[in-house]
Amino acid sequence: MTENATTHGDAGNGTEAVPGRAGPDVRDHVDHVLDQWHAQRPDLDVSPMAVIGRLKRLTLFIEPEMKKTFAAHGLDRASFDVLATLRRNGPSTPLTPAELMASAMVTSGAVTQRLDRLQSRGLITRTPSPTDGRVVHVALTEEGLALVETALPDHLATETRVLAALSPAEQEQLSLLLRTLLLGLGDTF
Amino acid sequence: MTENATTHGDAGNGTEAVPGRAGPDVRDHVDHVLDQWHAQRPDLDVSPMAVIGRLKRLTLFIEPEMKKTFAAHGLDRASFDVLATLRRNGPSTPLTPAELMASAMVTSGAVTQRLDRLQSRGLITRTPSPTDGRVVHVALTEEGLALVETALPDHLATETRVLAALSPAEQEQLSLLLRTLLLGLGDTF
DNA sequence: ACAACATATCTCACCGCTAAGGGATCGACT
DNA sequence: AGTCGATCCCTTAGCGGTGAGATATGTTGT
Repeated sequence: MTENATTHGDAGNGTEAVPGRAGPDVRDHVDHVLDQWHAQRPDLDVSPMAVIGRLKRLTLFIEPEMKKTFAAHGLDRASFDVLATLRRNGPSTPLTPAELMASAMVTSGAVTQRLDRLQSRGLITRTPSPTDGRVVHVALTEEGLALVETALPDHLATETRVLAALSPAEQEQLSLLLRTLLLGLGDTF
Repeated sequence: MTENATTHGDAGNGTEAVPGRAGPDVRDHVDHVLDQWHAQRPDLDVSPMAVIGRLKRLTLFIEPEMKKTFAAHGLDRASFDVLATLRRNGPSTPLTPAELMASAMVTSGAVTQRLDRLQSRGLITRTPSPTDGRVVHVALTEEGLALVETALPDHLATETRVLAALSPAEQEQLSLLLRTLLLGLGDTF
């Protein structure tokens, strides 16, 4: 059941069907890690590591790619995240720090810092709520809107490139599996 | 091809077959984000976000769970990572900082810090290589070995729990999809 | 009216990582 | 031998995050 990559039955399929896809004999870092565990602790079922190890490692590969794209527009991951959240919510509809905090899953302190940076660059405005003295309305400025509109296609191109090893159908499959995990962990909207 | 979660055809299947699995009408955070993009920018193909957004978000859910498990053993992610790498490599076979750096995909400065912390707690030893004056051999102490052996089952239990929403076959499927992405990004061993 | 609690934002100390660079050592080539 | 580039490990400054808590405002119940 938890058969791993070392015991692939070679189905004799040509691996040239998808250009750029490695053959079944090529092994990734996690394959090696699993082998080490099997050798050292054959009593343990380390199959969860096949998934979680690759999740972690994949984000380590992806993040620098994103970072490069953002840097080309004078941004970083955190700043783009705020700008994009405001943009997709409706470029003229303000959000509160609390909403941004929930959306990005970071602490309130992190949101404050992000907004400080963006505000000092003139990319967002912070306006006190007229109806609730505790609340602040965060909105995109003209410059902020223009910047996120410019960066967005580049960002999507980077994401597309990172996923290029999977067919559209496989990407959909992957997306659904991840969705099931998220729902299982309580990530309902 | 890039049909998204808003246009599910309800196949009328009972969702009670897998307990704990949410029905198809339940939507996660990324479903909502994709809806917002469709409404704001129907011209853009945001399907890569379905995958990458969920990858990012999943790690945000998983990491605190891991953190709790490690904290219960007086550890953190980074320290456990080093101890586990040494353990699975063979508990008496030393590794160099350069090897730990490649395995963890962090910079040399991060490795130095990690080793400083572990060494000051007596969990590892740093020994100058007898054959190469530049190299240091990092090895587990008795205490380090004992600690990682104790923490490992707990860590695996946490990983298993996080993945519980997927059947073993689905976990295998997910693992292979992630592996294909990693190989596409050059993560060969 | 007032107390008690809840909520929203911000502040501050600390943590782990990156990026850039420094010093030491090794290997290859003249 | 001597030099030059590569490699290894460490140092430092800065960045973005967390966690705890301060402050101000809103809400509820008596």
